[in-house]
Amino acid sequence: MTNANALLDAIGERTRRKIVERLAERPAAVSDLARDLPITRSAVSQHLQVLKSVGLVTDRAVGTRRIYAVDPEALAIIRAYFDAFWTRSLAAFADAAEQPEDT
Amino acid sequence: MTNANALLDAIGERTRRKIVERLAERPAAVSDLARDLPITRSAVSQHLQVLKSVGLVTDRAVGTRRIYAVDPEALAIIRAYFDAFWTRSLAAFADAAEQPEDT
DNA sequence: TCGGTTGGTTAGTCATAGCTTGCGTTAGTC
DNA sequence: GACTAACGCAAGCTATGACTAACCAACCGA
Repeated sequence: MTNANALLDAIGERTRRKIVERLAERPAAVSDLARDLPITRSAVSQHLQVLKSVGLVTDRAVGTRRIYAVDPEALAIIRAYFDAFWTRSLAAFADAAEQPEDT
Repeated sequence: MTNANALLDAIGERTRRKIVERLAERPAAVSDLARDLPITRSAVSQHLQVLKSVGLVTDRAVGTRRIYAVDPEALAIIRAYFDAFWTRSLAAFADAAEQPEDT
């Protein structure tokens, strides 16, 4: 869906974040990922389904294997989100510094 | 702790994200936040504790109220994290485009 | 054709954490 | 000194979701 909220929900989970980080280095198959993680292939597969459903990763079949890769565009959306977020917080910080108190 | 992983764990939660977004506009007290959210003051307070423990928000006492504000530095860390993340994924994407297959 | 590999699916378990309720505390106000 | 408003804390409930185990399907090589 490439919606920032859904993307953040998905990548907010620690294990999923590790998976995406690993895929950002280079694309990999399910069993490759499971080898480095303390969870079963099934769990990895389920995480990948979540990541795929929000558009964070893409997959392509290569024989019996399935190669998963990060979609840079999805990361760009998250990047833009925090960019704007950070800018706003800076402005609010500056405002708060001027007006010692209000309300 | 201003550690990217802890920050992302904290901001990965939907309600907490809303709270931080609201605080990024301008600092607010617990009851102010609770007014706009479908949860109790207590729940908001608990979320703020989590956010505070990872350094995403700061608080200062003003009489009986407690004014919470976003720490722009924490958002900067997250921003930098996804910035690097995105860059890496772009590189991986370019690599994958060159080498059609490997392993 | 058959065994081995890979991976998606489903059912079911279990722990985590988000939330509410109730109480105690502190700081302003009359 | 009482009264109230604003929070934090602790206990307990509950639902969500992360995970495993078992099964099935597809593809490949001998």
